[in-house]
Amino acid sequence: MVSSRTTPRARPAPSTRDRLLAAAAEEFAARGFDGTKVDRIARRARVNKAMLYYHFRSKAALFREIVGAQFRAVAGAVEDVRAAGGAPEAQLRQFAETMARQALARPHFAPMWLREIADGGRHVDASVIQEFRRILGALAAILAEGQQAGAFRPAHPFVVQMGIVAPLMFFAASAPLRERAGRLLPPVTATPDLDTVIRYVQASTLSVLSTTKPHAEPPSRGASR
Amino acid sequence: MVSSRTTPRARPAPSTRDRLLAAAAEEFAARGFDGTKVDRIARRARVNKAMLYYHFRSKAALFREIVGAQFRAVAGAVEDVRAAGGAPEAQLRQFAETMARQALARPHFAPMWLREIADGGRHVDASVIQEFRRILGALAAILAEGQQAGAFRPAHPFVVQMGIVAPLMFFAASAPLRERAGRLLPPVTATPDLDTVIRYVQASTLSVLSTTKPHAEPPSRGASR
DNA sequence: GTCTATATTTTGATAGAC
DNA sequence: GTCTATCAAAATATAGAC
Repeated sequence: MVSSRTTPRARPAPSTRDRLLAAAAEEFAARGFDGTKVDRIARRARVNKAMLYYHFRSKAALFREIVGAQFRAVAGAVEDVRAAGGAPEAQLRQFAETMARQALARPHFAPMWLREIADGGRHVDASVIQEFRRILGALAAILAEGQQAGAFRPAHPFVVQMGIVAPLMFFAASAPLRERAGRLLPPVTATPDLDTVIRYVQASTLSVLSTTKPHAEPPSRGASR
Repeated sequence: MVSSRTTPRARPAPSTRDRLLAAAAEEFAARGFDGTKVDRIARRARVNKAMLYYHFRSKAALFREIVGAQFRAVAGAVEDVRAAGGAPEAQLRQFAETMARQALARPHFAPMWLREIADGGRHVDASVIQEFRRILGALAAILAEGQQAGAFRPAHPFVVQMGIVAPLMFFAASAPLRERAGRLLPPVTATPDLDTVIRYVQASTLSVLSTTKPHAEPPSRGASR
C-alpha cells in the first residue's frame, strides 16, 4: 500500500526515500524524537536536508511512519504465531521467541518501545497504539485457550505480557549501555546471550502459569562463579 | 555531603534549589534530556531561568545530579534488603517488592531507567553506572546464598534481574501511556494494580529458581472474561 | 539570591534555481 | 528529484543591575 505507486518493478535499489527511512530509524532509536536532528538524518542518508521535507511532511510525520511500520510488523508476526495454533504451551513459547527474534532483527524496535512508554505515547497517534493492542490481543487469545484447556492458571494478560516482553526489550535495548558500562568499569558479570534470556523468560512464564508439573529445564547451567 | 554547607538547621522549607530539583526531575522523567527545556524547568519551579544556572553548572550537570540521587537511593534500599538477611526466598521476594515500592514512591525513577537504557547511558557518568551495579550486586548476593543453601537453581544474575526489574519498570512507567491509550481507544483489559504485578513477578521468579515444590500461590484470581 | 535583558547557536522548515 | 541559501523560532547560557 506504500511502495506500489510508481512502477510495479520489484526493488529498484535503495531509493533516497528508503535511505532516509533507514537513517531516521537509527537516529530515532538511539536518540529519541527530541534528540534526533533532521540535519543528522539527512547527513546519514547522504542527501540534503530539503530532501527530507520533499519526501515527508515533517519530522513528526517521519517519526510516526517509522514507529508505525515497526509495530505493525511485530504485531503481524505474533498474530501469525497465534494463527498457527498448536498446544497452548508451545504457542506461548513461540510468542516469546518471536518477540525476541523480532527485536533482534529490528535493532530499532526495542529502544523505540522503551521510549514510547517513557514518553507516554506523546509522539504517536491512535493507529500505533492500536498495533500495541494487537500484540496484547494475540497473547490474550493464547492464554484464554490455555485456560479453557485446563493447561494454564487464570492470569491477567497484561501482566503476563509484561513478564515476557519487558525482560526481552530490556535485554535487546541495553546492548549499547552494557557495552559502555564495560568500558567504564570492569565487568562483574558476563553478558548472557539471547538464547539464555529467551529460555529464562519461557521457563519462568510457563512455571507460573502451568497447572501441570514444573517445566524442569533449568534456566541456565552457567551461574556466575 | 550536599546540603550541609550553609546552616546546620534541619529542613529550612523548600528552597529554590529544591524546587528546581523537583521540577527538573518531573520534566526529565516525562520528556527525557533533550525534550526537557530549561525554560520549562524554571517556570515550573516558579523562578527565573537564570536561577537554574546560579545553582547548577548546566542542564547536563543538573540531569546527572538528579539521576545519580535517584539510583543511589534505590541501590541503598535493595542493599538494605540484602543486609537484613533471612531466608533466600524471602530476600528475593523483598528485593522485588522493594524495587516496586521504590518505583512507586519515586515516579521519576522508572521512566528515567527506561530512558537511560534507550540512550545507552549517554547523559550519565561512571558514578551512575556504578549505582546500577550495586543493584545487580545485591541481587547476585541473594542468588549466590540461595544456591549455596541448595534452595535455588544456578542462574545468570543479570537475567534474573531483568526478569524482576523489567516488568516492574514497564508497569510503573507505562501509567501515562495506559491512561492515554484508554482515552484514544476503548480499553480491552482493565489495568492491573501494583500488588498483582508484584505477586506475579515474585511467583514467576521463585517458580523457575526454586529447587523445591512450586510456590502455589496463583498469580492472580481475576482473569479477563 | 533573584531578576531583566541579551548574546549566540542550533534547529525545523521553506523558497526557488537547476 | 535534488541542491543552495536562508528565514524565523527556539534554546542554552551569560552579563549585570538590584
